[in-house]
Amino acid sequence: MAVATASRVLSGSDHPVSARTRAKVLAAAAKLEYSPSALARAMVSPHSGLVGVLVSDIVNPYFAVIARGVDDVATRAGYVTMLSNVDRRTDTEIGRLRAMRDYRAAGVIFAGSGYVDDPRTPDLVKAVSRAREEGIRAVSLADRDLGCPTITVDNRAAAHDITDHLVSLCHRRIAFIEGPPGMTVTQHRRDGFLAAMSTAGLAEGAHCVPGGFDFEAGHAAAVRLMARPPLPDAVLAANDEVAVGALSALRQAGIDVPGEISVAGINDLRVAQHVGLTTVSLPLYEMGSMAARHIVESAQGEDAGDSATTTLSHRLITRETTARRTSTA
Amino acid sequence: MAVATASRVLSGSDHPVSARTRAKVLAAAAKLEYSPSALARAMVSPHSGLVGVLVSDIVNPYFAVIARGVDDVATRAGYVTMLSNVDRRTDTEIGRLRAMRDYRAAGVIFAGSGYVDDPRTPDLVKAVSRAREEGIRAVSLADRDLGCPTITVDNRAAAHDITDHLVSLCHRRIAFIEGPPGMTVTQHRRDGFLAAMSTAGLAEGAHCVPGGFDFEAGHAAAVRLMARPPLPDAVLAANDEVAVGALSALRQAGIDVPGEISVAGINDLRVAQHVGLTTVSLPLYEMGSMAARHIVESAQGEDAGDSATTTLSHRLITRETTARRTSTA
DNA sequence: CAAGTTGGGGAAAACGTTTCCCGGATTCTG
DNA sequence: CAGAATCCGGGAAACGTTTTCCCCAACTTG
Repeated sequence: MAVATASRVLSGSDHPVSARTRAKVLAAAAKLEYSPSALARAMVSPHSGLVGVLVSDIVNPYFAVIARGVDDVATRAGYVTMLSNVDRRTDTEIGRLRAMRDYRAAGVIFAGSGYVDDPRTPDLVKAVSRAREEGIRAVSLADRDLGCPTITVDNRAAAHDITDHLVSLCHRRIAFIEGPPGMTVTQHRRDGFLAAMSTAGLAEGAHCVPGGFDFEAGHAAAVRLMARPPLPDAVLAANDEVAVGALSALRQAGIDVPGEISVAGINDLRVAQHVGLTTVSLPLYEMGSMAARHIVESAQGEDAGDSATTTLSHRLITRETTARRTSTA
Repeated sequence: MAVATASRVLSGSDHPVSARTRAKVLAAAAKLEYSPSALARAMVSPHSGLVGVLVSDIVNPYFAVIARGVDDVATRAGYVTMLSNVDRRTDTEIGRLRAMRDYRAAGVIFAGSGYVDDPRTPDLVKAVSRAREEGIRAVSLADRDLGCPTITVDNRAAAHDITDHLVSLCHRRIAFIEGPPGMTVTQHRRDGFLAAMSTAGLAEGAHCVPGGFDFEAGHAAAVRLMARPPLPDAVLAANDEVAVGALSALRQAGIDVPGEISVAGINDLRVAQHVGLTTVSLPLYEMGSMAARHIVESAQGEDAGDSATTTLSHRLITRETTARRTSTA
């Protein structure tokens, strides 16, 4: 028996093999508990069967959900997921992309957003472009043009929609706790908030305060807000964690939410359900799974659409932290 | 120039190469933007430079923190992390282990706990043993003997300690919301609770109720508890999420925590800090990073201790959801 | 019965490294 | 100055697959 024969039956080639030989090979493979080396296989294949995902921090549930979406479809398709935390550093991103490129990943997914005017972004774009020339697929999952297919949501519209909701609840003076300074997603969400307020003729009532993306930022921002009366009618936070932080600070101070002030977030992570937070639901899992699906399908030759941008829809989720304004401030 | 020469200067061999030649190689490599194939390198190395981590669900922050610990040291050591979600299914675990074995991972880390009397565990143990024979290191991070080095905490002691704390606060009737039925960690934490209650002479006051590991389970358990008065003096939950769920149900029902009832959890995840939950802090990040360190060091030949079990210490964290009992029930 | 056809299987190349072995050139040593 | 030691660089094997090319045997058909 030659190795070629074994390979033919084990890897399901179209080259005909007699039933007898096939059985012999199968028996031998079973006895030896043989499992082909994915490495050697990768050497002769266009890719290694690895799918990479670059997240800012896997501990952040936002990214964990995306990663879960990626891994689920990757695994189902027979791939293995590679994960790297890049802490929002473009340099690190470039480095990890390179590492995954060295493994001839079928594709790499960029889950994180970037900074506006980041001087290193051009280098990343160049790195992505070179990786793609080598046959490594890339997908961006954020408001960031990496010169590759992008699957994202309209963060402006999301912020706009939830602001509209707050406005429809008769809130006139609304504070927006921003995300981390300089991030594209921060800008987009702020833009959406501001645009909605403007359109509602409430530009005067719009008040942006610096924040971040974590609980502490929301807590601190709310504390600062309370230190400088009058309190706004509502607080929109850049994301759910910030909203929960703000909520916590407000309630700690004895302020009734939503009685005296409404609070809303963006993302609809688990924590939002738990505290009954009004928010806008983003299809994070779908973004991850779609990105992975794009990669495995395109790796299978079924060339999916190229550098197109797919915008997934968001959905307003009203819960208990927002209510119609009743006070006559 | 021969490939061998290039390899020598690029991979830092001890074989001498003249400065002139070295410079030429370096220049050529720079011009070509050459980066060695990790795959080809893996073919001739004892391992591929990949480190695998098997988690139940990366969306669960418990595992996300572990994964983060793994990835941080793996990346620093020049490795790349592979991630797989196994949803607590031993079969899936076996399958993913096999996939990672096919990639000749330097090691695989089992982050999840198992079920008692799981009929498939012996198969997993066998699979681990075979993987180790092939030079693939394995580390277990839970109360589960996989025939490999184990880095874990003493869940019994953790539950015991926090129960002691509750008892020291004069709570006599304490309900314990259990983890998912059948899991080893569920059993251990329950054992610790029961033992502490017994030792305190409070066996009568110990009341175990079925639960799970998520917010909903805690919420539901608390609702059931309230439906069947009298309310216990305190509730200890199998983990933080359950505790937060219970907390939420209790407060929703207008019950004052910690005034009327104390609530405590286990794990000390971010959510525990946010709601001010008394809990016991588990060194999750350290478990992940230690496991990864064990793997990379042992892969470098510095043979770390073998199948020894390392037990990391936990720490009681008292916050605002527990207080001394004042009511005269 | 001869020639063509087809089914089945083997040999070898290719993927890109690292490392072992060897030979030529240079330098040191006696 | 001869021999030996040293220094450098090249050739080739090995890692484990898949795939292409080729060949042989058996069967079919005229």
